[in-house]
Amino acid sequence: MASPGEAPTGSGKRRPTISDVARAAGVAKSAVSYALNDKPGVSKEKRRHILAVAERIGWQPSSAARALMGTRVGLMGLVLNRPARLLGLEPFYMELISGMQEVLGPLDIALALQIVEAGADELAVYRSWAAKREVDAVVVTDISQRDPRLALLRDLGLPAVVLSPPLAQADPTGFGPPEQASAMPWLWTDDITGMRMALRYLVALGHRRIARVAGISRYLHTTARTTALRQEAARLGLPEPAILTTDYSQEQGADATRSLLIGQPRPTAIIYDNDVMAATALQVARELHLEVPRQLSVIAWDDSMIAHLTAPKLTSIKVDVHAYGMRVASALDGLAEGSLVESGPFGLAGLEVRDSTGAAPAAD
Amino acid sequence: MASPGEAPTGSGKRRPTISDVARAAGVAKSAVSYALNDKPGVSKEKRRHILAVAERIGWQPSSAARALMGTRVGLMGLVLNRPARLLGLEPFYMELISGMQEVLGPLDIALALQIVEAGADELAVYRSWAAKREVDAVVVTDISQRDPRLALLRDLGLPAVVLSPPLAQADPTGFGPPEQASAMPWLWTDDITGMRMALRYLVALGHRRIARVAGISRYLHTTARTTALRQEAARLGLPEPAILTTDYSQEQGADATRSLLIGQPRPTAIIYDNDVMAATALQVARELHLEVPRQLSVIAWDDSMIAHLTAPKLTSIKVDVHAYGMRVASALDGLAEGSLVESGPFGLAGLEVRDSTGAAPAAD
DNA sequence: CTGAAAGCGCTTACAG
DNA sequence: CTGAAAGCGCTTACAG
Repeated sequence: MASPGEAPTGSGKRRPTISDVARAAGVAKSAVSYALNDKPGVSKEKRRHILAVAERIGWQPSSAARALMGTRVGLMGLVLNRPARLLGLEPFYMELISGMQEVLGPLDIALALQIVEAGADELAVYRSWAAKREVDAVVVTDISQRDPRLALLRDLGLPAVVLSPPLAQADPTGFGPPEQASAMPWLWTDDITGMRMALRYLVALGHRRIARVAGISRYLHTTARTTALRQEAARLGLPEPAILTTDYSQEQGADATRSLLIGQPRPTAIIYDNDVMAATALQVARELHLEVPRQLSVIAWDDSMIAHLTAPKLTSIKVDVHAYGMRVASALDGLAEGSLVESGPFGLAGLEVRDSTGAAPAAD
Repeated sequence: MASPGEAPTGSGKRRPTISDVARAAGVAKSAVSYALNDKPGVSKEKRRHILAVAERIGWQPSSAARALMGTRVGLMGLVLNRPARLLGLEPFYMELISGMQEVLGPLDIALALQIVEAGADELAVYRSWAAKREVDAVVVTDISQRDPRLALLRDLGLPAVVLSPPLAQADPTGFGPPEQASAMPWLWTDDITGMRMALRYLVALGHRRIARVAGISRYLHTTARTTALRQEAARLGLPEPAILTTDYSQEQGADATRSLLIGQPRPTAIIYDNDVMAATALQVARELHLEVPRQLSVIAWDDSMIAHLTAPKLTSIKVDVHAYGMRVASALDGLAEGSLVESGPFGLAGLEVRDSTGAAPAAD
């Protein structure tokens, strides 16, 4: 047993290279390379033999050498630009990442994760990654109008999966989702269906004054949800819904809830953009002596485990984030392979009904 | 504006190499390399000139070429081996990662994150990373007795930061924390203090029958907390505390709570190993018509935002995970630099008192 | 202090 | 199908 204070030595054994494989197999280096990469130029038996020898002597590809040749690196990039304290509680990203890993892991691809404090830092990370060929592709989230990252990534030639709804209106981003497969496909969850289901459910329960506490307003997915709410409310003949925007935090969620609940006329139901703010809303309601769901119905979004931890448990719009992550990973892999990938919505949102929603109060 | 269906081309411009810098600066390639790496062999003015030229023509190091030379790669590895659905809610890892990034980001070091389903997969990842020189160092969490990962990492010569208390007893792991700085330092949060504070606080409130719902029993940090509880309970003259172990999930947390609360004698206070299970305990108490804190006091661990979302809000043992992450990152950077790093405890645990704890019920 | 040269491990035309 | 050779971008002895 090595004495604990001793630095690991790397065992001293040199790792085998393709030259070693070639020597052991009695063939040329190039034959080994062809065999290992499944390229023409070697006979079936020779290929099998080479593979067996490589396996036997424990050859592993040098990702450094491969990267130098401009081939795939085996790393996908993800930059997160939300404050750490918000990320800590938003289960969304961890679930997205774990879904991605379910696909990337078996492919022996790791995720390079960077958390930054400012938009400029994020651009710098992309520049550096592109210049150093450090990742094969990246995934970009929280897209806003004319998002500068999209232009940069295009200019850098860094393949990217854009996680955002396309914004049905006349594509104000200028980089809107391509109709055909591209090296910068857009993928998004079906927020419109989620919003519609929530609204129709509330209306079926007799609610008419319905408000929304939204996330960061400049994100396209926030806009998409807002538009869906307005359109569906109009279609159902409801009064224009009050919509307040926040930064997704507990604090701003509580403030928005308070200002809605002390306003006139008071809404009988509020739809939130995440579970955290909806959970906080329950506390604000208690503080104002409003019973949930008797006097106020609350609908959350994401359906993370938080929705189960509150009292009452939260009715929540549900998205299968894990499966979404798997889809994103496949797209990344396709891009890294040099393929073009189709844009499109992902999955179906559902409504998970629990105890925070009920019939509208009689005295409307 | 490029047509959206068009693949990015990489702009066609070749990125500048040190040869380009050498030509532009009118010096030899080696001079450029020395200047860029702060090594002797160039005069002060020449060094400055070279740096300026490199900057001007936009030179960026090729991490691939550097990795090929055996120098630092600029990637640290983190493998997570807990089920995805648990990771999604445990804010611990996201906060740890964000703390690490606060240090690694400015150093231009990314985190390679892998989520695996089985211990064998985790070992395979380390083998592959070591063989391919893909990361500079790794961080290992959730250490158990005679953890096979520690032996493997040592054999692979992969520098590692071990996140675990050392287990005061005669080091049954065989790889226990070295007394001096090493290439495999142990870092741990001060769980003993946290446990002691919680227990003393409960005793001050008049509690004597105190139970604990622990996490996974084979982890050393679980053992450390259990030992701290037993010792402190004995010191305070309390009856032997009941201790149930779980997998940290809501389900098992609820089951353990139920079995404690329907047992005889019923504990008047329970200490949980994370916030999630403590939050679930509130629901179980409600289900059994027990009022918190009047009839049952609940203490959580981690003090994540979940502790604020419940009703009543949770009293929680607090650890500054973000700062812990920063410390871990510094250790990783030191190891990657080839330095040996000191083992030791990190920070001070505290007790964040909220509404889930109160005086012990009179009818004891 | 400088400059020419070899080499890290791999891939890929190229001539046989 | 095979084998010798050049080259990816960098680092590092080595002789001047």
